Amino acid sequence: MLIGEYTHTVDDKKRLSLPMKFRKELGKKVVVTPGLDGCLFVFTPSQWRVISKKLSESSMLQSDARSFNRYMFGGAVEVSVDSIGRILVPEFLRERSHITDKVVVIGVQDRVEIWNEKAWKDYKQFVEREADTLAEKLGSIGVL
Amino acid sequence: MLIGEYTHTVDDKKRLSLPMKFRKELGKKVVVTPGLDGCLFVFTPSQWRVISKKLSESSMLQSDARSFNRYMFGGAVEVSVDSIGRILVPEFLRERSHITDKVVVIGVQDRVEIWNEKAWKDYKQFVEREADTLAEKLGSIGVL
DNA sequence: TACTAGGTGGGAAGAAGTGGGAAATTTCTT
DNA sequence: AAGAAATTTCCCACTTCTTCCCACCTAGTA
Repeated sequence: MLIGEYTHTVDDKKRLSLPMKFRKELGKKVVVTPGLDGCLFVFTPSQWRVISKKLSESSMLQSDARSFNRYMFGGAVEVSVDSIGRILVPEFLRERSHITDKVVVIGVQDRVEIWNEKAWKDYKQFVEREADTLAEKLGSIGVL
Repeated sequence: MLIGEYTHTVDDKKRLSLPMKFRKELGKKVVVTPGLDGCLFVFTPSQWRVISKKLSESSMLQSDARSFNRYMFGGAVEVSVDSIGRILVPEFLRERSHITDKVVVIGVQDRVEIWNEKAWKDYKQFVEREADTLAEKLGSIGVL
């Protein structure tokens, strides 16, 4: 299980260290995709296979399914982890998630998320303020 | 699986490099067809057989199926990949998809799409604005 | 204070994208 | 039908970006 929050930097060569604690679980290759709320997702190849299978069950002839598949498949990249645990995030994904130098890497159960540091702070603040309201919503649908 | 986004140029001789990561899967010959939403599709010969079979199963009695088939079959061309991974896109296909010099090549699962650079940027921006809707779709098919 | 572990940075070798030239094939004209 | 011209195809070369490896630095710990 991937948990925890780590602040790392992207160096001049656009390399990003994965937190030590995540490396064993992530393995030597990972798949980076556009995420939600402005972050990037990082999956292990096997998890990505599960997700892509679900995605592929939609028809090419439907316009919303097409755009959705383009978004996810076109935005996904398999990158290899170098000998000391770093990955190279392609430019088009960095742009999309506004990743510059300071990023926050978070473990969320079975995936890793990469956030722009400021975006993450704002988001976290927002969530903390709304925590009570969110808890009530979750409660009302039977989560907690 | 074909994934990722690559920006390439069409040179003066109208040659287009396929991204290195796609070459192995695409092989020595590919089929280029008019795509949807203003792009071109690139299939492997075997994938093209699957697609064309599906298309030909649609009823010839429906006028929209007929026109769509004319659109796809009439515009399809088999081209060979040269020794360093480039293809030659016929002029009538370049015109149709407004391909000039800067193009974006995207992997979408089992096909490759070729986009005019600007058209792709616009399209991507449009899709990204729909992120919330996309998130709900992800939930509804059980991805996240 | 010294040692270890993890994060950051840089240089060199290699690969990939782009461009150009020469040869071959086709087509048009005389 | 033959020659010339133009287009295509194959191959090679250059340049830029990537990738791999090694070194440093900082922080935490014994």
